[in-house]
Amino acid sequence: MDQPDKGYEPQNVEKRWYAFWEEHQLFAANESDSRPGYSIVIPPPNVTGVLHMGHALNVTLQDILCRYHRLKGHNVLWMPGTDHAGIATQNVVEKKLASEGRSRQQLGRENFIDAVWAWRKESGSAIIHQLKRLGASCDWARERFTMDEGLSLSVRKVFVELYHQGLIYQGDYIINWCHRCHTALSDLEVEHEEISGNLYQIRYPFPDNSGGIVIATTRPETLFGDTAVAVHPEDERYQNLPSDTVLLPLTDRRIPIIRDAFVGMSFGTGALKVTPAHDPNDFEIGNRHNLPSLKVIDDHGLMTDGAGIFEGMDRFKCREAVVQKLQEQGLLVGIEPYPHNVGHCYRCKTVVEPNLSRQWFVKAKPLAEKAIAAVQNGQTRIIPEVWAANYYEWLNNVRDWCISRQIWWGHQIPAWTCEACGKMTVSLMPPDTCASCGHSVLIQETDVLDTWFSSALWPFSTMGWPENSPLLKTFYPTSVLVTGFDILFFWVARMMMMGIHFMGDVPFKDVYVHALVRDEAGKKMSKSKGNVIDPLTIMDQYGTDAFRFTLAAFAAQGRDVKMSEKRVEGYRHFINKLWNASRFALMHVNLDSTTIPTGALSLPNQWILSRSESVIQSAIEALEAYHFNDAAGLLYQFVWHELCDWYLEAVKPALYGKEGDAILEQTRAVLWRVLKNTLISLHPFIPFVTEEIWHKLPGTQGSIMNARLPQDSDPGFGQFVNPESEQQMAIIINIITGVRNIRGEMNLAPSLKLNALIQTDLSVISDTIRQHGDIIIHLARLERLSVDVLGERPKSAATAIVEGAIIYVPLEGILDLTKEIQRLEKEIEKLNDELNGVSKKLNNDDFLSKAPVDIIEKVKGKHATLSDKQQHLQNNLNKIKALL
RNA sequence: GGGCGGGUAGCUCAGUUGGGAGAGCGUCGGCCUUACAAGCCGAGGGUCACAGGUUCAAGCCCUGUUCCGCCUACCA
Repeated sequence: MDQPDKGYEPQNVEKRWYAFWEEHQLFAANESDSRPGYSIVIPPPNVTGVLHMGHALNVTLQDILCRYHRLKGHNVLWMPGTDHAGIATQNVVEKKLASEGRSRQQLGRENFIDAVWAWRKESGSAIIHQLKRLGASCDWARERFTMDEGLSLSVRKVFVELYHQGLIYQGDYIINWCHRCHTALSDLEVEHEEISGNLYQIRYPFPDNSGGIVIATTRPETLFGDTAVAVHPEDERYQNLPSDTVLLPLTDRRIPIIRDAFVGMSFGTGALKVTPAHDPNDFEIGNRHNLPSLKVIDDHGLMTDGAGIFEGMDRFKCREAVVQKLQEQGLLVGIEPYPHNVGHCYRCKTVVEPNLSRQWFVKAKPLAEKAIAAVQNGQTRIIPEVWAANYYEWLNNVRDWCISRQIWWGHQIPAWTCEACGKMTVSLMPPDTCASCGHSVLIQETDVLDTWFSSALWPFSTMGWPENSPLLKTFYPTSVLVTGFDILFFWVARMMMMGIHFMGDVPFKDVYVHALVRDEAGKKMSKSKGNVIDPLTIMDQYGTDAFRFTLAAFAAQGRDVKMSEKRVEGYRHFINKLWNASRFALMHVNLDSTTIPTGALSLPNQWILSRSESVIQSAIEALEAYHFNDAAGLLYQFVWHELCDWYLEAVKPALYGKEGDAILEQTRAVLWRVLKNTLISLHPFIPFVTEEIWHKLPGTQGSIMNARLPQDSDPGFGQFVNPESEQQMAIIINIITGVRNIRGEMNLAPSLKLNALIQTDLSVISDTIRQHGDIIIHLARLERLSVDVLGERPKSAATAIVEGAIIYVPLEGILDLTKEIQRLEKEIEKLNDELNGVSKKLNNDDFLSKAPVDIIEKVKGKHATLSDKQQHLQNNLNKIKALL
């Protein structure tokens, strides 16, 4: 057998096994298979994206689930792909063109689209390679892209159907406009951020230039678009006005004074300027009062001719100019600093402009109702459940979804306007003639659809819809969607709406919502803050398995995960520990170790089999409940602190042949079995190192990915769970720890062999010691061990009390009496504190009469043990003091 | 403005029906014990944010206060 490296070196191991898995098509789903199906669609990363911590966590959790279900023998589909990220991708390619001194306008629409495809071919799948570095076991042969032929067909189909069902409409409304990206944005794509602006008070004089009404605004430059001034109908200050119109400053226009209950009487002067074309509220007011809408800011953020002498000026420059002009004319009544929230484009951070324009919308309410019901009636579970509240909250207040974007990269809206009659034809394929008049000159809508519109179809569009494909039959609805809460509305809610509407069934049975990864200080990682930790660097440095295990351990945390390299380092040590434990095991097991010989098992062998089986059982339960951190923690604890710390140390004499051939063979076989099952259980978390060890383990065949969880492959699994051996081992561990404690506290060299006397009146303890004392002698480094009933204490002995027994370590001539007294006093003090708490309960009549019997018994038992312990210690302390 | 989450060891965080406060890292002391110094053995460390309440019993349930964070929103 080749001797594995002394320390685990992940680099080439990872590359080698990933290539092996792909080559043997171990990630492939089978679309016509009778095994139970399990499916996940990946949240498609932006094609422009590079792997960040959020992807890493998200993908690792999915990979754990997929690998786990394969080990259960399920037919797993993990559907991968990317989305076309309309605005982001267009920005990237435009920037690239700009660096070559070109613009998309110069290229024209068709050439520009070709340029985007060329870019995608060249650098668009970087993130896919990065996902592979993580070990993601996606079915790569099925990789999808939202702009692919099939997915584009789905998009058009959905658009056409929703349009004919009256759930998509076109209309003139106030939308959020980004001047930089030059497109409309949905409400969700606007990020609100507080900025320190000013509140300007401006006087709008009456027609005779006297007095007037003072309004308050943060945006004086929009006054050119004002078509009214509004006051509250019941505001006494404005009951008897000399005129029902005012003069609009800096113009020669007169606008009406209207009365609308929207206006807050207590804010500012109680008078509001109404600009229907540039403010959502004003738009509503305008509709109520039939006011005209006047656009004074164009699509590039420049003032229109409506702004008179300010035409062509940037909107923010214009603000300053207007303020100055008003001041000159004595119409500026006041300025005060006023912090307020302003919407910014989520892609480029430009201040968005509420803008009146013609856009396409999805009528969300009817779709939302079904999406709400599906979660309420349990067709889809949201885990953890707290997120369901957010989901309901948003869907209950959902507003119509603006889906048209004035960019080129994306799914062009399948609507054509007839040149002759001006009517619209909406159809799956380009129509030859107008549906209304039969004319043949038709012009297609230039807008494209929001990228999220196509993402909303992802769970079924990737599986071949609108055809009723075998893939859909086998794998829809998907088993679970794993995602961060930041796209619960953007994506999850919309997939629910579309899935239910078009498939007649929810897109996923479970939604597992995980945390967001932040930096060590809890700040969102961002390039501008410079606090980004690159997952690829982490993987280079610590290995992918260590990184994945860290992420799994993080998964339980509520809303944030604070990433720290220290944690990853700690888990790298764990990987190394597993590696070295395996290395040790591989020195001893062989092809004959694959079955446990008949005959009585030694205590350590009974114990580790028992522990192994119950831990695996618990880890499986944890995974089924999406408690990734619990599963990871259980296995970590088992491997390090049971298998390595106790079992391997306890059976070394057996493995070195000191307990005879029978025990040697038996121990080898138990070690083989436990290691094998541990590797399989850990494989979903740390696939590379487990595969590497698997191939070195005698008696295994092929990839660990083809193995089965012991629970599913071994009908006798669970037979070794054995509380009695666990109890016996606990006794032994307690005694060894007691002796070690004395050794440590008394500063006795580990090489110094000691004698120990255990006194106990409990037969379970004395029997265990008599039968298995060799383990204690070995691990506590004893010369001699004896057992007796409680009685005289040896002279000059250090003492430790464990449950049910006293340990004496005679230290004739070595014992430092002062030190021992300190030890005992400290111990007694600790016991007293505990004892006080317990006694208080037992002296309380209410407790005795009202608490359940089993609790009372427990507390009584506790009290007995503690006072016993305390008494023994006190006796010893007294005797030692007497020696002084 | 509305909603949600959090405050537990020096740090990062677990703690699932209320019933003996945990882990990892860090700290301190001792060890090159032939799988592992990326290791082994031992130790120390907490008024569970604060104040009330319910209960025999509260980190956990209720009320209030305070601090932090997130989401959402049309008061100019």
